[in-house]
Amino acid sequence: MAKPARKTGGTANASEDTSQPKTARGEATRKAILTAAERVIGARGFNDASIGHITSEAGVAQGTFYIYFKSKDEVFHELVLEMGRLVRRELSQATRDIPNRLDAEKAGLTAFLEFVRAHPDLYRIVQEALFVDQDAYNAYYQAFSEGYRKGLEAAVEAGHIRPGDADTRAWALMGISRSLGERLVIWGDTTPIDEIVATVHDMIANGLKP
Amino acid sequence: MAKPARKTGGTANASEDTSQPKTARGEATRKAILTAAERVIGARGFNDASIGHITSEAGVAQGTFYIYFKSKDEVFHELVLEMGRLVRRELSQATRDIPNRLDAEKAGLTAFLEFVRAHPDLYRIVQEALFVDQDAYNAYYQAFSEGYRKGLEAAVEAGHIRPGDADTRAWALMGISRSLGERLVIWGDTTPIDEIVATVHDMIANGLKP
DNA sequence: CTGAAATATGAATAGTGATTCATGTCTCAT
DNA sequence: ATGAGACATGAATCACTATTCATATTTCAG
Repeated sequence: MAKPARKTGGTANASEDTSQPKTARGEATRKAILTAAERVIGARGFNDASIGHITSEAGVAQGTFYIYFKSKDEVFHELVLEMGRLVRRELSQATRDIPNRLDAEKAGLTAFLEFVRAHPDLYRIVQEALFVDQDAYNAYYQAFSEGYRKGLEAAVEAGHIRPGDADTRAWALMGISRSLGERLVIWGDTTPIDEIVATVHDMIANGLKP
Repeated sequence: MAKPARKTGGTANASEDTSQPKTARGEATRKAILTAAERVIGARGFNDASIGHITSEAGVAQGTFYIYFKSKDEVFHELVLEMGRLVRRELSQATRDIPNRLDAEKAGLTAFLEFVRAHPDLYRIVQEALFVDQDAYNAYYQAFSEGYRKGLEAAVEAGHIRPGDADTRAWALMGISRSLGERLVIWGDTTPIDEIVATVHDMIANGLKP
């Protein structure tokens, strides 16, 4: 079948029923396939990345793929979830112990950009999720915007920042991160991350007014 | 052929050699196909939008498509270019006659968000171009970031805004626009555009400091 | 050791959809 | 009016690839 049933568009959430490996060998193979999928899909995009490409990159036969994943869509889904988990962990570590919101903003941006530079394939995959697996895409950004909004609301309460609609601000700040991440990954920008962050943080903290 | 030769990845720029219509009838048909493609591709994504879907939406036979476009990739390419032209025109009109950069920023953001809300399909298409037609994607954002950067550099010269790396700022500001546009189009946000702009402009102009 | 479960293989199946083409029908300059 | 393009049609082609399956091979608990 060249085009399997589409994912349900709504909020339905397929169970995580991929048969989990029961053996060390299986574990290793599954991870190899996942890593290969990350590289191949990240580089060629979802549609040009065939199962054959992925399994060949992983060094296994084509059929092996279906021992660990129910479909091509499923690996993709899992890669998006993985990116979400990794980024969230990275950010919460980076901003843990930073009580002031503006400082946390700075540290978070730095961590995000560093992560993105280290994982360009995952970055692209998340962006492509909008067209391949919108549920995963939504979940990814919903989690972020929600967390962001709460953080900003708390910061306003605490008097760390001036008042203003937290949701809109959250999206604006996410947009800054994404855009600068894209400049690194897609455009090969080589500006040192510290410099980028300094410029942006100055703008976020002080605005553009002379 | 299910999968035609890929676009050259580099900077190569295919000539605009689609046979232009020579008749009023042809002109109308071509436009009908282009409009249908915008709707169908915008709604279903490039890969799920078949030529059959597009021609059926346009009310013509499948073969007619190839009288006006060399390939599916080509319509897509043209749609991305169209979006670029339209947005640039919109923005330059909206900011013409606004001498102060910060005011122009505000007017530009408003115009952009209004445009995006009015053309959700084109918005999605530009985003998908990253995975379908990277050359077009690059051209689109290069044009924007360049213009933005120059504007910011001039504004710093003129003392309208505080000093800071113009390129990084340009990407950050573009990111804000994109992100808020996405919230409208993808997430169905219904916040009045004026309110969004007020919040964001306050942040851009004054920053977040208390 | 041993056999049942787990893992691996790669050829075969089959859905799909972009593109072509042989065959009409319309348009408009002369 | 009229014929040479221009335009339109839609069935047929055919390359592509996701998924399945019958058949090994490997692992490991007992």
